[in-house]
Amino acid sequence: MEPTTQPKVPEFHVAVDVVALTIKRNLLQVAVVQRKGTQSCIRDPKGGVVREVPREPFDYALPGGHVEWQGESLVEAACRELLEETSIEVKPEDLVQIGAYGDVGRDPRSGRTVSIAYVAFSPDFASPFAGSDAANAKFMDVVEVLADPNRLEFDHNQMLRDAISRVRELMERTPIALKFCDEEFTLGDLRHVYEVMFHPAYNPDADTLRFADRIRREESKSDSSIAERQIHVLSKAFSESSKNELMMTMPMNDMPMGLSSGRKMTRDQDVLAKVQKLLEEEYRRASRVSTPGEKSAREKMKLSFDAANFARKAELIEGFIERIPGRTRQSSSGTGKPAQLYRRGRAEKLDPPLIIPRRATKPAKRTAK
Amino acid sequence: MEPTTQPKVPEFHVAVDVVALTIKRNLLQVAVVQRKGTQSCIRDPKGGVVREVPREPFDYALPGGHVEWQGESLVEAACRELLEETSIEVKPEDLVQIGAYGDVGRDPRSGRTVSIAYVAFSPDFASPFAGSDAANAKFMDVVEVLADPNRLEFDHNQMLRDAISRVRELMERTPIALKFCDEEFTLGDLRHVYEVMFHPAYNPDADTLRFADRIRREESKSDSSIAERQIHVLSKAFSESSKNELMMTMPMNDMPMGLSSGRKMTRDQDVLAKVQKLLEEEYRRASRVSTPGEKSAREKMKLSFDAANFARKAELIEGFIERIPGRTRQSSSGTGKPAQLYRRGRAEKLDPPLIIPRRATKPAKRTAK
DNA sequence: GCAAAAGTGTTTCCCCTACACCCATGG
DNA sequence: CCATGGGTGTAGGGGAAACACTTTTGC
Repeated sequence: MEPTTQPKVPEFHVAVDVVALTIKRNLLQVAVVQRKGTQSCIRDPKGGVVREVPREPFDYALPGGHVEWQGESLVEAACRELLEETSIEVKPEDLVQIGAYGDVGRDPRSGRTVSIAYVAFSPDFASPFAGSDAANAKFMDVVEVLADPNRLEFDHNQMLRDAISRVRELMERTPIALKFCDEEFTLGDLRHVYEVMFHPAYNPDADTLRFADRIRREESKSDSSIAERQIHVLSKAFSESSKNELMMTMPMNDMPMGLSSGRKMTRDQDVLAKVQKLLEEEYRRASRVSTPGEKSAREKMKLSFDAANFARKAELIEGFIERIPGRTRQSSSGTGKPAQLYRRGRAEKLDPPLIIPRRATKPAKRTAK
Repeated sequence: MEPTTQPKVPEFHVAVDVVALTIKRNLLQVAVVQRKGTQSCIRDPKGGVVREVPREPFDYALPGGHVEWQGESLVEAACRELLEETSIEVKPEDLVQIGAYGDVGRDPRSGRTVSIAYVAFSPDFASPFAGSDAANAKFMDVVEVLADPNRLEFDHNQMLRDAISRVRELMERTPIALKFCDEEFTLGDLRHVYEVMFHPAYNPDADTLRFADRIRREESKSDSSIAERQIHVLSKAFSESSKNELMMTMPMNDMPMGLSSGRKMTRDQDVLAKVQKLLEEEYRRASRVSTPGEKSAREKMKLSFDAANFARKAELIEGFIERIPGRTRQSSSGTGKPAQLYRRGRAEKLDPPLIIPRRATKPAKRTAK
């Protein structure tokens, strides 16, 4: 209720941030940068305000920056910043707005900054490398980014969580998951995408620290040479050479090698396999009904990831996928029956949404038996 | 890809807009203002850019304005603007962010304006009256606002539609609808809230013009004295006196008088009843399966609004509502069996969401019969 | 008695889950 | 032959929609 005469509008900065999510080797990864300078902008645990503190080597930020000229739309700015800071190139239509973040204390540097966050979800981001304003740029496992001691600057932590929820929504109601499949894909390929994205480790309330710890423990057990402090557990699990070698044998863009096994087991691959086993095991733990006492939200996460039923469900959705008669492909692990190939349908919306916890999954009658 | 040296950040304005939605007499209404000045900012049908054109008496805008001082958060600004322009008072926690609207051409006036839109959904807004910057402020039927010849300035049209979708989501997953019920309410009361909010007339693709036309036709048939041009079809359907009189007889805040009938039929009430019959009929039309050929998105809107099953569903959701043993209340229309009273439960999230089109409602076997 | 609304009971349908089982492949 | 993953078949449990019917009120 100030005097309404000629309001003294404060100096505003409008920024954009991009949560670039992708899936590598069955793990959800996000593009992060390490900003230049000696100070990081970290949220004060008590008070909630962001303060400048001495920069640590494990401080990260999402790529982003200011809208820079008059005629630049918000999405355009987001694309540009992503490109500049990480060399990742996306089209404006690939960005989905998450929302505006405008808390007063969210940027201690100068004036007042409102940031519009976008999410990009794509399998074929270029390998990031640092550009302007960033000393470093790379993809990191999401659980790793969110776990101690790593820190995300500003309110990027919240943005990341919001982005994941948004992508989950998109995966329920749009064929966005097909971006992670080749033109011809198997139902197993498709299912993997959903399994990763809906993994309980990425739930808002997930204990990412525990996850990350277990992953780290696996890593140290393998006494892999790259064990520095805690960063980069998996993004460097492969040396460049063996990575390329692996890529050759993978039918899909960076797709799995399955949840277990693998043809040529290097030591690094061995670590990887164990980590993935952990995730898989954790997924089961989180979705199984153990004690009939508490059916928390987590429990509802029980998804139709039973291979058989997932397939039926996906095929049932009109315009989602269509089978390619006669064409099959050997499963990625090399074993098993060759799978039927599909291609994407014409639908832009998935009408019966693919994944809905439609009932509060009863503890199953099996308890009686 | 401009030179990245010292980016010339443009002059940005940060604004907020509020979509204040409420339900009056079974119709969804939104708070709009008429700005002062001789020019309206209307989107050019061809080109999509907003231009200043001579103001017409049927031009409206959502309440909103600039964030005015350094320490003012976005929600605070939204609250303040709503209060200033419409005298409606809301608490920050009642506002839900819809998103940021930052298209380049969205405000032709000065510099570049990014607006953060919020939605408020509450039954007990004060009666709005114009404040600063607004020559007029009132609640209007949503269908009326969206229909010719009325115009919403800037991109407020889109904001309104987005707001409605957001509220629908909230009604599925949170007990927000209970805000429209008294502390003690019947399942019929609750059901009405859902029926209004999910009415096909408010679907993004709805033919609001047709709706508004039919409502207007009803109005002119009744040769009600208030028939001006097209504005205020229903918001003035009651004279102040009979309005107060009606309020007395209504058990809930501005709740219905049922979808038909009414104890004391004044002429205005007669019009109203007819209009509501139209809406009801339209709802049925839109949700019935007519030709088994096209099962459009509209068709999926078929909701569980069958009274009996809605009640069962609501009672099933844990923590949503709890019955008050022994207490009943006469239905608002005065007729019918007195209904069981309920009070709100402790749940903040509705766990099996109340309304989900879980199957692509088959054309019903009835075709065969 | 009749209309209107609430509430209860019941039937039918079919979705979804789970499980069993077969298939095809590499090793 | 076994392990592995793909795929089909199917039984049963259960939710929900639809419908029938009763109850209680005002007129």
